Amino acid sequence: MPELPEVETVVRSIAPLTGERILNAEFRNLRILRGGDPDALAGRLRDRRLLAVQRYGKFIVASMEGGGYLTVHLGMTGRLLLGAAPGKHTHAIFTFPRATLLFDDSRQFGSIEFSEDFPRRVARLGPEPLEIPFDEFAAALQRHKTRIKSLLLNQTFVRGVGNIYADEALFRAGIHPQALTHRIRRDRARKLYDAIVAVLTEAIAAGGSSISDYVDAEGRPGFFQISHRVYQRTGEPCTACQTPIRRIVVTQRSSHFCPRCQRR
DNA sequence: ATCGGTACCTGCACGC
DNA sequence: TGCGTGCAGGTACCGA
Repeated sequence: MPELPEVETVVRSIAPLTGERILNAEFRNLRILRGGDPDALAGRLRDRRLLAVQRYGKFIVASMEGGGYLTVHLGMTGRLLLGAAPGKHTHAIFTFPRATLLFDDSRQFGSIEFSEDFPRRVARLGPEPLEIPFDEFAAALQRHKTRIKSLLLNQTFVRGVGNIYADEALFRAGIHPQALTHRIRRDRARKLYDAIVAVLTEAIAAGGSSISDYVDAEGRPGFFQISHRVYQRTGEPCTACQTPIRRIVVTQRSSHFCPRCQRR
């Protein structure tokens, strides 16, 4: 489900929990809980306040009173829900004085992890796409030798871009998903950089994309899917030239593009 | 050191 | 109604 704009929207919707104390934590599914005994972790979290909740790419990191970090990743279908009733796919329940926060995830690709130090896998991520300077972005394109779609999905390149926003940005920049990164010229790299910034900014403003079931912590869907020009629009006419949108597989992921606007 | 491919898991839409 | 297939916002890990 969630790429940078969706995770950003979720983080904003749980902002009221900042400074609040965890009265109880319950873990029902050990698959999503990384490295740690559920009861020990519940004990470690109990009566501690959330000092800050921040997004790093697609990761949500809460720094805890008394030290340590609670890291949440939503995977494909994960949700954080305030004031919802627990269900079949509820894997964790955090009780606060005035709210209950659930972690639901039908596919169980998401995760919750507690670490005393800042989480390693978050520290390893590349820069935020809305913060990286253009020169650094362009240099990284030259340094790698792979397909652009694959690099955009690589979280050590920039963090937070996923399949939807990679396809949408490539369309706006007029770049074929299989284009080799080191052969992209500077003017094209500039278009791509601008397209990534624009598409992410617009998507955040729209509350993200709700493809099948994404909602924020208050249960509100996003509406950026209305603005998708290629993602899951296979066969529909290109908004620029009417050519039918095509779907191909690049690095095991679907890629949607206009064969006329995005030549190799 | 970088890469591409595969595994992880459930649910849904589709054709038969 | 059921069954098989393919597809779905993700990352981690493996071997080349």
